[in-house]
Amino acid sequence: MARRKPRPAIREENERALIEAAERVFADEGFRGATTAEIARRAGVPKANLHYYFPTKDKLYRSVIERVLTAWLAAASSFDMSDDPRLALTAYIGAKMDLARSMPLATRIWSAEMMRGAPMIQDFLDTTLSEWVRSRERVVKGWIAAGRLKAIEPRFLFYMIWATTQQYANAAHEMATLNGGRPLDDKAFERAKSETIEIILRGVAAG
Amino acid sequence: MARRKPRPAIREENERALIEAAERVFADEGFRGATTAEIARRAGVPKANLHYYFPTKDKLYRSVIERVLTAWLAAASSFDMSDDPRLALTAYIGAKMDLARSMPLATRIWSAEMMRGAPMIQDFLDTTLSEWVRSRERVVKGWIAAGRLKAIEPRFLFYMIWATTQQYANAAHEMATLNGGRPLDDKAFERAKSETIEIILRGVAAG
DNA sequence: TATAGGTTTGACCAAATGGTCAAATGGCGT
DNA sequence: ACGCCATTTGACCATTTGGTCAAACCTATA
Repeated sequence: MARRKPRPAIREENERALIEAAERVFADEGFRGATTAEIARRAGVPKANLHYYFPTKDKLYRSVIERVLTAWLAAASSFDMSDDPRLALTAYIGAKMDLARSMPLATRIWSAEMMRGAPMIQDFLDTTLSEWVRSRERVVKGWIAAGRLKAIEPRFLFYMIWATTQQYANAAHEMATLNGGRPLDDKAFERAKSETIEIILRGVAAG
Repeated sequence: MARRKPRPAIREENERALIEAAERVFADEGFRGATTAEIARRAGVPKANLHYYFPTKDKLYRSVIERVLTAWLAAASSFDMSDDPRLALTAYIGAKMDLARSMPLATRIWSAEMMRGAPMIQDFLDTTLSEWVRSRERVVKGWIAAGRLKAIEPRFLFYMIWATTQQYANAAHEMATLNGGRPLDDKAFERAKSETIEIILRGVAAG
């Protein structure tokens, strides 16, 4: 049978440009507020071309979400870098902070998706996320049993970590306003990271 | 000049019903995703009637936001209930947690507004919020100088408090999924509240 | 150089949406 | 009882939006 001849270079470049533009627009306007016309304009292609690569707005959105999901999983894995709660939490919180800093748009889309009830990624919540949480709850409970952490409900700790780290993407504009109109510079961000880690570590440490 | 005869009872009831319906729809669909037709339907009035009371979708949204703003200020005032950092923070975090619990829809709208860059309430950020933060930063720095708190940057503490408390509204669906599909019951919520307070207090306490 | 088939694009469409309008309705003060 | 005027509502409109389509445009390969 005749071999298909997609042009990988062209496809990849166009899809990349479209997803990048889509991230901006979805982050700024929300799913419903984002228009395919605006995304195409920002990507520098006609709208019909966008629909050639992503038949529906839905599929484009899913592609954006998949990128975040990959990044989420990567950050999550840093929780397992150590058996010591101080090191594990330091690595995990740090990774989440860095994620919010390096992918603020994707992080905001992620948060917005959760706020809307996760209509597109319910299956992720039901499977991967549920399992990750159950498993790490056991780890945290082990630390508690070993007298290394206070007797807290692990889930509430995760909620605090998720919320606080994502805040640095979600509320970047608010933070900039409170910072004299300028976004947090790298030094301030690093300080935020280390103080966040320190507060949480002290908050949950046994003793 | 002829006296106007608005019917307060009718107006109040209709505006209340419309704002309540608007809260639901704005929270679930976002500003752009919410349709005046859907809001009117949920409020049980024809769409034209909605536009009689709120000429534009924008004005309706603003009315919703004003409700949240009032609630935000009320919770903020509980920060000032004591000169003791433990009591002040306990009251403030508790008030914010209760706000997220009692007004989850409004809280989500508030968070979404911030995430979109606060297009409707930039003036609130520039004035009231900026002043509140500046003033309470001074209070926190006073506590630090008095040796009652660790030397933290007050702003990062506020961000953590805002993020963590709002999480209980923003991520209610995610939490329910991780809780076997059922929302947090009152007992679990109270535990989340007290553990959140405890972690943060231990995290920032001097010593 | 001919051509298959991947890619580009302007024109187009049906549905949805925010908002308008004028006619109808009804309750309060005289 | 009556009229003023706040309120109600169905019909309507212009614009926006996601998506379609067919013709045009490459470019690798035979």
